[in-house]
Amino acid sequence: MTINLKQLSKLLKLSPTTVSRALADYPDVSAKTRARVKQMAIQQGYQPNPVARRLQKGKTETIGIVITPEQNYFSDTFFIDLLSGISNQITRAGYELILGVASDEEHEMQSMRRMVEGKRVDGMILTLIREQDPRVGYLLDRDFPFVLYGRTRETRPYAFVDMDGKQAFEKACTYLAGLGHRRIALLNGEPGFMFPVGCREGYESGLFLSGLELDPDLIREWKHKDPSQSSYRWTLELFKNDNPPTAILFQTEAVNGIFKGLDELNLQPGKDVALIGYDDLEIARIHRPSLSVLRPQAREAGQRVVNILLEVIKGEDPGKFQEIHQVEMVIRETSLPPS
Amino acid sequence: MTINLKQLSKLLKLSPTTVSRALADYPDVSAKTRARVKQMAIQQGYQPNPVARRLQKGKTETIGIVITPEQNYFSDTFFIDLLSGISNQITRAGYELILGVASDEEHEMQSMRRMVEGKRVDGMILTLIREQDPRVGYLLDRDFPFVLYGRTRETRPYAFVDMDGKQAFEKACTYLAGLGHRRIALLNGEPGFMFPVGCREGYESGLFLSGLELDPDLIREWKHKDPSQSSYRWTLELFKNDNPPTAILFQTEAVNGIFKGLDELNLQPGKDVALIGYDDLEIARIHRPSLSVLRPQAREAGQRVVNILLEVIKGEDPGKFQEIHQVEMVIRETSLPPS
DNA sequence: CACTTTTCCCAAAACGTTTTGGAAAAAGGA
DNA sequence: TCCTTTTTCCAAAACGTTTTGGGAAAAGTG
Repeated sequence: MTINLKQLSKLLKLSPTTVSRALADYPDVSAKTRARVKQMAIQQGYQPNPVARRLQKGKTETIGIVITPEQNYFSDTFFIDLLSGISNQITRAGYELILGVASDEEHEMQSMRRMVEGKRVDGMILTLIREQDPRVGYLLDRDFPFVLYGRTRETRPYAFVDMDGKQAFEKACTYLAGLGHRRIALLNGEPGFMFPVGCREGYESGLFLSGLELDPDLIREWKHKDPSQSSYRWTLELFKNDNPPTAILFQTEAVNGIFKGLDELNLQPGKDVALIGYDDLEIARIHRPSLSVLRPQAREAGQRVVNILLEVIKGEDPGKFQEIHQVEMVIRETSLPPS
Repeated sequence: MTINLKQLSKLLKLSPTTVSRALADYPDVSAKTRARVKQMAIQQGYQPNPVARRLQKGKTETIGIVITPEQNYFSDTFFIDLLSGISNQITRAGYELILGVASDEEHEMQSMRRMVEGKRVDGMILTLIREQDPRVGYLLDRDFPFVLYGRTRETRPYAFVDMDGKQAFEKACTYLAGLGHRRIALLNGEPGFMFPVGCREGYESGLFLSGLELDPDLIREWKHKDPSQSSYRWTLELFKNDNPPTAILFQTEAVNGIFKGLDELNLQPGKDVALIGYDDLEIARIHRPSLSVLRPQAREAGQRVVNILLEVIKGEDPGKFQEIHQVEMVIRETSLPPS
């Protein structure tokens, strides 16, 4: 069934060297024998043993990623889209994707160290980046190739692909202000992570551009581990305000809690309160009224992450690869003018 | 930084053979030198190069899994819990988990073939099993180790871990009947997959045990690719019935559509219609009223899948490993007697 | 033709382990 | 003491590739 190089070369009455070089399109094998070799290889279903090749090449042809379930990352299509882009591009390059699932930050680091120090991968992909992220320092210290999906606070140059959360929230904010909203709230992600930082910047900048004052009372933060409960609580609190908001910006993950809170307050989403979420999850499309959203292109981002990582593995300067992707806004039914 | 066996043995003034055997606890190396070797190995941070070991051992120490995003598998905690159990157990065994993401059935097969025929894995884990599943035949034909999470129609023996969907739905059905419900509907998963078969069996058996008649009008099927839309439509249809149900059994994935349908019909979930879902997703816990559910233990199942696969890889007879796990019922607020 | 260059192929080494098949040294038995 | 057994170690081979460093044959050049 599985033929190896030696057997194939015997069949062809050639040396393993020549067969190997023929298959790799080296110029020092004649066109005629190259064709003969390739044909026989296909006929015999020969595929070089990846383990042997890796040993010889000194590369694992493998890249690693560690995910953490507690952080509710799998809430919907977003992460699987990212993963899908990553996986497909990795396969195209003939590489492998190895996956670790870690229950918390400590195991996350442990899982990554096993991959790196155990020489199990050539590079790492990092997601769900924190403001101070020990993983980044660790990898920079030992000069190990990696790419972030996201950004962190770090002075040394590193490669990343990030969504322009700032621009997205600024756009959403000015859009709502343009409709006449004067009290726009932000239900932001958990502090400590990097993404909410950009969201807030965009929100503040959007207010400023629209000539609106920043009211700290209109900013709340929900928890990654429990998006619905925390956002539910914060929604109720938000409307205890004397001067409650007429619009809310948030990450779509937190939408169930917001809906629940509004329902309890007898407020109709979209009608009494305008809503724009970040991430186009299924619930956004099927809910009535359907949710206006900011839509990041996760698949494309995943593909870019891989292409960049492959360059960095080849030895390219990581600092050259810092991409910020634009986010489109999809206006549906929950972004009307204030009533 | 990374020391290899030869360097380590030079440091110890021993042969690589002895060092290797000392680390592997062979009896033909004295306790004294074994201790010396191990201490030095730790001190130098030596870890055997996995690629080299794999080549020598003729094993990849790797197992593969292919997931498909379109099937909405990542809708919530269930699948990531399963994956978490799988990943942790694989790591414990010193193995690697490689992940493929395929957009459809064809790519799913293609991705699996790459892993199997490319000698990239020692075994496969299969999820989301269809009634007629070509993957199972493929793997059986070439005697390649694999374990199913789920079951399929196949006469040859194979290893699987499955949830007892039949028992679960029977339990839920008799429970509702015991409360006095006489019209119990089933919103089942898509035909073609194996899991809904057991659900239906359990449902029918539950009706029978409770002395209730089976009414085909009370059975509907939603689509994997679009759980919410399809379940929404079927819910509306269900209540067009002259004699509508007072309770619905379903898979929790489909809950958003059901809620939406009931809302439109001005029916209160739990009050006007009793509901029990399969899978304890986040929405089940946070919704008011909270949803009664059947709760499979995904983590444990994932761990068992791996342990079994490792046995099968060792050469054990796959037919010996056929496990059906019980599913517990969690009664919350949506399983009241009919009003 | 004699010499140089190009074309085409290959033997051997290397990647870093583990396993095989001893062999030397130590211990035990008479 | 001499022979046997046990203990402890190791050289060499093997896993299946790719790369290195030629070398022989063919083709070009004058």
